[in-house]
Amino acid sequence: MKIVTRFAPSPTGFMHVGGVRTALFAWAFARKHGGTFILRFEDTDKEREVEGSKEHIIKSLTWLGITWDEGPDIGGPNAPYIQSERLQSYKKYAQTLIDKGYAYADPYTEEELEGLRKKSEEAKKPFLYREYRPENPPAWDGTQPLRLKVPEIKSYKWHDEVRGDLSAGPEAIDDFILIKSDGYPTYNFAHIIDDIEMKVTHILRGDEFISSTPKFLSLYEALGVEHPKFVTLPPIMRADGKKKLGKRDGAKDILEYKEEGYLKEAMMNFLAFIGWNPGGEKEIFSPEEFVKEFSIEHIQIAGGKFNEEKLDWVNKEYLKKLGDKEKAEAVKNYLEKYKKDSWNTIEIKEALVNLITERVKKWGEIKELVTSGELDCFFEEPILKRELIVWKKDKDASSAIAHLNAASKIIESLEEQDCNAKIIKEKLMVYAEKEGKGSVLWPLRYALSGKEQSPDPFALIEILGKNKTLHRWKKAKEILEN
RNA sequence: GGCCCUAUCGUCUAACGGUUAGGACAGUGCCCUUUCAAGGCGCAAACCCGGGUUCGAUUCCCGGUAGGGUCACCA
Repeated sequence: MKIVTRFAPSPTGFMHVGGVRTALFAWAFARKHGGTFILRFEDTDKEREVEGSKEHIIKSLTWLGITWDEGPDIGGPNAPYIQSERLQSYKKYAQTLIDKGYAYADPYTEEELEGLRKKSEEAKKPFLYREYRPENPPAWDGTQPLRLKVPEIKSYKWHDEVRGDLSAGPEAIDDFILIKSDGYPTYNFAHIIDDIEMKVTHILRGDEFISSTPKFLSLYEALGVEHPKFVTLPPIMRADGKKKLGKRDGAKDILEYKEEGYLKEAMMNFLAFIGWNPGGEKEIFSPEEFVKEFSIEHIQIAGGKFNEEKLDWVNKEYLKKLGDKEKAEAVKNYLEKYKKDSWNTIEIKEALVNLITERVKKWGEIKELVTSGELDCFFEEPILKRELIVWKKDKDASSAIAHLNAASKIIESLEEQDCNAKIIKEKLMVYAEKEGKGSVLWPLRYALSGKEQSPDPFALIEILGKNKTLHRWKKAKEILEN
């Protein structure tokens, strides 16, 4: 059997981690088994639809590298893949149900229904439409809602690939609406028809659908069709664990993470581990490895919280693995984006790229590096304070002057191509070991960075180069001598 | 409230009847070191409670508790 999965969002806004995770698992499952992954838009609620969100969703999935074999943008054997363009299909199935006696027009007004609902509530009983099912419903003319007449009122039992055997009592099924009075089908109806027509074999979705599964089951039964396999994914909870993560809880647009400089592989890796765990101790999985390892048996049952600190850690792991070219490009882009006006030259050597990469968890943090002034010394001359040039354990300035002189001689004697941190360190350390490391290295470093806390002097020298190094040391000496 | 689902360190999780309950993030300590970052090595930290079943339960069953989901002409 060829596996067919789908991701079927409604275009009502951006996608947050919850939706993306669902898409990711459905995608991974299809890819793992060489199956088909379908993207379908469920836009039957025209009121809630948000302009541009279809494109936004496509952009989000594309960023992560989630690709589909059939979809609204690329078509496929069961096109169209937008529900509002499939109304004929729903009408056809609706007619079949009417003919079979499994669907009827709902004659009540909304006010009447509201009244009935209230009555049930006051009686502390659940409201069930089927208890008020009209004896002789009018012929359906398309202006009233069309309801399913459940084939049989009974308890349903079904199997979920993740949760195992599930069941619900007869109060879980009711004559739900198939087609709204505006002519559009409800989700409950449309998604089932689409899944049948598109030959979906596995439905992966969140656990909020467990309670409506009996409804779906009764519809499959009325249609005389076997249902696909249900694969229920655990919910992603808010960081405080109190609720399912939703947009109003500050769940971010997945593309915001892109803006913040997270790597897409890291994002996928992180998302994969919310609700899935292969069992071993390996935590870093490339997209390829993830697809290879993915299996339904390892999907979690209980919900998990969204932990951005872990995401940062995962991202850092991917940052470390990046090639020199990718790192350089990213650093350059973000530096350009956040650079200070006062910086005159922005020359970015490989050593600086490495230094910056080492200090961020995600590229967006370059912004903080810039604002905090940590990078200033690379792009403008630092302002030195006399009392800070000398190491705190030294009594007077004489040793610092001597060290600056000695170090200047060493650097002067270096060939330009030998001006890298490793060689610089080798040369300077001979002197520093002899004279006392703190006493030597502190003034050298401070004179270059103007900061009490900064990278070590060897890296600074490499990044600044011979001329600037010697110039700044000379300046420091002048301050001390006056 | 009815129905349904869930329950291992603060967090994500491993364990599929017998383990000193393992790993990761976060926390903390030490080392490295001129300072910061990074890195290395440690430490601390969990089986929700109560009954069964069993020679033996974190694991299986039941009940409680807690949390979540769902009860729309939303998906």
